[in-house]
Formats: sequence, C-alpha cells, structure tokens
Amino acid sequence: MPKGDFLGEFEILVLAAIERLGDDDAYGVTIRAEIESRTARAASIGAVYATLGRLERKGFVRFRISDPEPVRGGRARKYAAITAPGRRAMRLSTRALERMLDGLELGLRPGRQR
Amino acid sequence: MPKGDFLGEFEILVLAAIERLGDDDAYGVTIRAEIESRTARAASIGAVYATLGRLERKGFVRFRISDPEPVRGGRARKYAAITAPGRRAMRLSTRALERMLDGLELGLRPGRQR
DNA sequence: GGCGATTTCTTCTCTTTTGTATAACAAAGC
DNA sequence: GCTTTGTTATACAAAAGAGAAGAAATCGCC
Repeated sequence: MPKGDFLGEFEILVLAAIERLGDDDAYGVTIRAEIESRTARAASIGAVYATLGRLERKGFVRFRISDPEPVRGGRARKYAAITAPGRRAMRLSTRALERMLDGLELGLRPGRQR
Repeated sequence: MPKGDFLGEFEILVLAAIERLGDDDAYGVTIRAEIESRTARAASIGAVYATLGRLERKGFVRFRISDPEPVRGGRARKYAAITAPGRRAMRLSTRALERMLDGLELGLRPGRQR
C-alpha cells in the first residue's frame, strides 16, 4: 500500500498559509512571511516555491497570474489557491496528526484539552 | 539560517506513537501498529525502523534492549523512549503546526473551535 | 526619452534529509 | 530444522532546503 495523499510537514504549512492569507493575497513572498512570522521557523523562498510546484503537480493548488502592480519592481505574481482535492488532503493529514497527538501533553493545544 | 530541530511528518507520528504506548511497550512492531490503527495510513515496518534510527542519531530517542520473551520467536526487543531534547523538538514542531492551523476550518480538531 | 540601477518576484540548480519497500538476517521455541 | 517474532541492510524515491540566476517592472538622471 502506497503512502497515499498524505502531505509532508512543510506542505501542510504552505497550504495553511494560503488558507490564512486568502486567494487574493497568497503568493510566494507572502506565504513565506506568513510561515516565518507564525512559526518562528526559517522558510527559504526556494523551499516555498518548490513546494508550491509540487502541490500544483499533485493538483492540490492552482495558480492565477496577476497583472503587474504599478509600483517599483511590481511584476506579475502567481497567486495560489487551494483546490478541492487539496482541501481533502489537508483534512486527511491534519486528522492523522490530530488522532496521534490528541491527549498528549506534548501534543497540540497544550492546556486546552478537556 | 538552517532549519533547526523541526521534525518531519513521519517523525512526529513515530514520536507520538512512542509517547502513547509508553516506554514499556514501544518498539518497532507496536509503534507501527499504533500508527496504522490510529491514522488509517500505511506505515511499512522498514520506514518505522529507519525513522527510529534517525531519531536516535539526533538524540531524540534512546533505546533499551529487553530480555527475550519466553515465547515462540520471542526475541529481544529494542524499546524506545523519548529524550528531553526529543520532547522539546516535538513541542516545537507541534506548536508550529498548531499556530498555522489554528482557526482554520480544515485545521485541527474541526468542530471544536470556538 | 533612453538606459542602467534597483526592486520585486519567480526559476533553476544542487544537496541533504526524510520517507518507503522489500529482502536478508538473527534468535527464540516447538 | 521449521516457524515465529524482531531487527538490519539495501536501495531508491520524494520532500525539503539554500542560494544564485533570471525576468519584468519602475525610477532617476543625464
């Protein structure tokens, strides 16, 4: 049995960032910033784009090219949006984590259980 | 800036399984079973051992060899236990996920968010 | 108004780390 | 010596990560 549609850790972070930002604000630079500011973990811009590419290949994300912004260096952006299968994969993966971590002190949402 | 002590997806699952099982029950076979039953995702035995080895090299897990069980084929087992740094890495990684997923419908614990 | 400097973004290239599968090996009791 | 329970070894594929290079836009300046 193959692994299936389970996502890697960074893939989950990228998808979550897109969801937080919303389709009208999620692109390479903002996605990276969202991850770094929320998690205090480094995320190189190369890693972000590589992951976006992988997610697109799997059909979990789709892009839309914007018109160039009329500002210095404001070139076209590739805005990302999560697809239905992407949402499904996201749920699948977070559920798995949730079930494994639920109830552990070192798990999710410490202090909020029960 | 390097990535740091953040764990991969499967590493989190393995560590969580060890924690759930407790130091006196966590070894290759039971860890695998715990992951498969809780997450409905396949986990080959080879993947489990490889990951345990990596976690040991990083100092996140330590082993203790049991005496052979007095049953058919009951050979010595390598029981795994999480170390203090392992616990810290676990918290670091789950917090990151938590912060990214908190509040999203497709995030952790759907239906439980306020 | 032409054009190089500068800014913002994306691509490309390379390497390392993780994740997976399967087969081989080991040690116990029957 | 066969069967059972476990661990190791091997080989590879996929994911993650860093940083430099490339593209497209505006700005400033002469």
